[in-house]
Amino acid sequence: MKTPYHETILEFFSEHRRMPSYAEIARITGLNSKSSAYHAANRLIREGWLVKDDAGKLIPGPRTSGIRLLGSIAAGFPSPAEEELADVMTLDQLLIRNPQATFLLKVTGDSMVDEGIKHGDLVLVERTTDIKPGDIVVANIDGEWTIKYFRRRGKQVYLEPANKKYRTIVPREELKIDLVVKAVIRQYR
Amino acid sequence: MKTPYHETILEFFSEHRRMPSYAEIARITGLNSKSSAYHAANRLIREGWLVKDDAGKLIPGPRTSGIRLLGSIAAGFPSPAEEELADVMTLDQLLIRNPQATFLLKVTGDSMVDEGIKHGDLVLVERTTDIKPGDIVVANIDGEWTIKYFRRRGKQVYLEPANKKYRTIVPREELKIDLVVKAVIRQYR
DNA sequence: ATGATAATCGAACGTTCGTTCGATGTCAAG
DNA sequence: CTTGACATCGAACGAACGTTCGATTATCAT
Repeated sequence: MKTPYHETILEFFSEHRRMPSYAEIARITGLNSKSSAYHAANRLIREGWLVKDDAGKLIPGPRTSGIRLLGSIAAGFPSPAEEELADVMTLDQLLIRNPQATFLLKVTGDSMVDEGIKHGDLVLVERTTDIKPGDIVVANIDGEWTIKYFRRRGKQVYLEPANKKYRTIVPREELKIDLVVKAVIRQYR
Repeated sequence: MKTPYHETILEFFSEHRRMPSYAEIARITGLNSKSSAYHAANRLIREGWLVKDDAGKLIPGPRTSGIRLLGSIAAGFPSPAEEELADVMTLDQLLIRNPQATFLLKVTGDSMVDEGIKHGDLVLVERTTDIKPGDIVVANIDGEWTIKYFRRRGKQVYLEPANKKYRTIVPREELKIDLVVKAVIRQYR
């Protein structure tokens, strides 16, 4: 067989956002019977590519479906052979708590470069009322959208950039902020 | 009802990594019959929370399951009401091409700060043989793991940090690099 | 109160599901 | 060649599936 079954099956999963039934596994793998697909799937379960949940339904196994979260670079680095107990999870699981209130925005400008947020970066933004001083927020200040630190001195709140070229912004009108930056993502390739 | 059905259902999805059957929907929502669950699901489909794929199976709909990828900050910002045609996708779909060869590493040290990669950041690393000059790579150089630019002058390859405090590294022995940084992720809350 | 509209229920249907079984085919080791 | 381990197949099973139906109950503006 050209491509091992697990690749075909997991490709189906990422395309359809669900696992195939055994009939579908047979179809996409070229097997001619459900029971062949059934046995093939059991092999993949033994190998860790798939697992069955409490209800007996197939779901992606520990070898797939997520990212292996490994140790730090300086602390050493597991070899490809010894991929072991490493935490496996989805990036979404890692970064997103409230999917419905979460957005991805592209940053324009360099007002946060000293914080490591550069022009073109993506920021993962969550709509929430729980904004604390020190948070990085996306705010509509005097009719324009900006990304800044949220600061407070006494009763006065203001927005501070992470770039000496820019000035702190003290809002003249009321300041309504409900977007907090939960993560920054920069893609290289 | 306390929580709307779609929240309950999508919570099931993120916990179990699959959509519930109608019997399961009935159970987790408190409905007493499959057909109630069936009708409820159809309402959610009408509202965009769920969709059925070609095979009639439920999958998360455009209102959920992913992140709305919106325009740039400076270019304006859609209000919560007008969440429309925005691209919806999973962070994994956005960032990961080859799941099996992809890792997440925590960066220690500040040798890439000028590139906006700070101590404690997570780097999404893919194992590949296709390394080009200019890429940011994770390399084992003389027995130690580091993250640097991959450069080439003539036949000589070397590793360059993004921090003036550090020096360019010219490997004394052979340099085997197969880990390229595909993205940087920094979490704030 | 009244009627319209929508939500829920329980029963029933044909279909598909996961699973088991026995037969057949394939291949390498003895 | 024989043996055994394993992959594949087709048929069969009951269970669970998605869906439809008609009746009952809740919701709400009139």
